[in-house]
Amino acid sequence: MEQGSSDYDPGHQGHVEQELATKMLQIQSKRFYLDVKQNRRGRFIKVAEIGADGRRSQIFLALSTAAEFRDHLSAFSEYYSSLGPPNPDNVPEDGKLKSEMMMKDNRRYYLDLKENARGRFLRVSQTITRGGPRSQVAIPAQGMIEFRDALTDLLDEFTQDEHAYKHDLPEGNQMHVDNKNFYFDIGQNNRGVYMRISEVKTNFRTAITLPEKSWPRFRDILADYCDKLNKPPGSQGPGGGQGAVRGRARSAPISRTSWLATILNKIPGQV
DNA sequence: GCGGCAG
Repeated sequence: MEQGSSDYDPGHQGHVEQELATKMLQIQSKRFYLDVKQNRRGRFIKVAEIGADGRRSQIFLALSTAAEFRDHLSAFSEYYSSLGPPNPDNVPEDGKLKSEMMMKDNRRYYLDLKENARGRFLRVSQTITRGGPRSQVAIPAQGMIEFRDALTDLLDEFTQDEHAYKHDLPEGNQMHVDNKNFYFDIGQNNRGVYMRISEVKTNFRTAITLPEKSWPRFRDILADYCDKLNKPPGSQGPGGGQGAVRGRARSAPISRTSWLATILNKIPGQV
């Protein structure tokens, strides 16, 4: 909503970046936007600061880093509230009252509680290489708790289901038929749970992806065909269909291709 | 009604 269309990639594959949640905080003269976003590489949090003059700066945090940051915020605000009033006679070195550092992959985050003529604030800066480009935001110290609470809300919402799934997903499966293997793999993405069925031969591989909600219909269609092939037309009871070969010969018009086409046409959409 | 140099 702030910078709108740069997140949108109309010519290509639609949304490159999705916004999953957002919170806005007004802290003194500044506004902060905490956004949970997602792109093809995963989820992350964007913290954007908008100054009173409209200047904006932003940093990005992996969810794990955001959780670490949240914990540091508690410690920083605790320390801050234990502080006496600023003493002009006793200025700390470089104005740094307390510092922490976080690392994630090749990113470094420096957290400094600092103080200047305007007051105390937490500076959060992000760099990749030492001395290289950096981006940073500065949170007025009085707002650290509010900031931490907003971050906690977002993390509670988006880290718990990260852990919740995976364990619930069923195991994959496989079977061997004649000279081919079939693999049943269960996966999950932002659009839900799916099953990928791969047919694998020595120099051939193909697969279809079935959204979870379509499984019952696939099952019913397959079950239907199993019944049809095992029951010669005219015999009603379950006892009549012992010979699959005879059954197939008699119930004529199910060719292999129409069988496949029937199933494929029922796939509502790709996951 | 701000406004924040540096590992």
